[in-house]
Amino acid sequence: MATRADWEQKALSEVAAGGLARLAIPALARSLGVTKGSFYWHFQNLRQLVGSALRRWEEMDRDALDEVHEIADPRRRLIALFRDAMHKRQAHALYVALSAADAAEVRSSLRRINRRRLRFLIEAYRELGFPPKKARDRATLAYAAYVGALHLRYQNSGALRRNDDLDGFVAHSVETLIP
Amino acid sequence: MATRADWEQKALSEVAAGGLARLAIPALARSLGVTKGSFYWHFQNLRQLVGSALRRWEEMDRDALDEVHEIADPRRRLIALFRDAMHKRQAHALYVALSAADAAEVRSSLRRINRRRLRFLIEAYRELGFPPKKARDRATLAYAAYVGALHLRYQNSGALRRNDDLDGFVAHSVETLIP
DNA sequence: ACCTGAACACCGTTCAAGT
DNA sequence: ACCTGAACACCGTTCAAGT
Repeated sequence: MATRADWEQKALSEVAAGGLARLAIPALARSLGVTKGSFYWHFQNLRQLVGSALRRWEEMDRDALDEVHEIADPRRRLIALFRDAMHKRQAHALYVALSAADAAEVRSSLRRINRRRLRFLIEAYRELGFPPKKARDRATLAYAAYVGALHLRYQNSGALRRNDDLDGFVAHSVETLIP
Repeated sequence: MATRADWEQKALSEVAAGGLARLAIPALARSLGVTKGSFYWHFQNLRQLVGSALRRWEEMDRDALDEVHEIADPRRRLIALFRDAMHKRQAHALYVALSAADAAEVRSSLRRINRRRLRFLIEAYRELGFPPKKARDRATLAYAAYVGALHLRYQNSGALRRNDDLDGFVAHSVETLIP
């Protein structure tokens, strides 16, 4: 017997490990010790499983942001965010793996996550004294750099895969993006 | 009768439009007026088609870079690159669509493209007078911002989809990333 | 040289039947 | 309430046979 949560967790780790394309019901069923027919008692279809799993993931991402948000100094808060981006593989690999999906549910999740992070950044820059428009532009640039760095690091085809000068890169980025 | 090139071009436009997941041999065959069996005379399998198509794409990307490279002033060269990123949908949609693929051929293509673009940026920053290490860090940051901006703009779940303040954003980014 | 058409394995989905 | 097992459509792949 497998619960909804079981399916969702297995799905998340499959996607983080092998991408959305490798997600298959028979494999999940086998590793849960049931037949694939049982899947359809819990979910209407594969898309719905992905959608449900993503809600879990959104919560995790929100919690991570909230944790960083508790840092009072906006400078140090931003630095913590960039540093995390280069060091929490499992969490960010999911973002990267999902980012090219065309399923509507995945896109909605990504949209919500992107908006939340962007608001987080805008707020930090406002606290640093940026006027509204400039805070938004700088936050957007910083978030673009953040997203791009995630891709380059966790995509297996990028430039930031080695751990060598990662600290140097983060330091330089912080210096450039945060006055 | 369909040539290799026919299959490759149809494949590229399919992927740019609907992502790698929507690429299917029967659909390609139908739109080329042949049966799917004929596909296997030209290619060993779907992966190989994708690999071949990507070589075409790499050429296009290289040509685009070369064109920008003809701009003598490194400042103006970098600005042109960022501006293009926000305005050449078709070309960049492919990069975004492919960036989460796990096929080995796709990853190799992306790696080559990423390296070429990064070298391009490093060279520009060196011409601007940056010392080697700093040129590399700044170029990496700029490329991360570039890649992230592509994703946010062409991914249907990002923050840069509207055309409103795109120019403002580009201007601010250029100002921040280029001294 | 290039293609058809039938075949097979595999995955998503449905559903009647089991406990 | 939760699952099995068989069925079906669909896609990737193979291959003998056609022109």
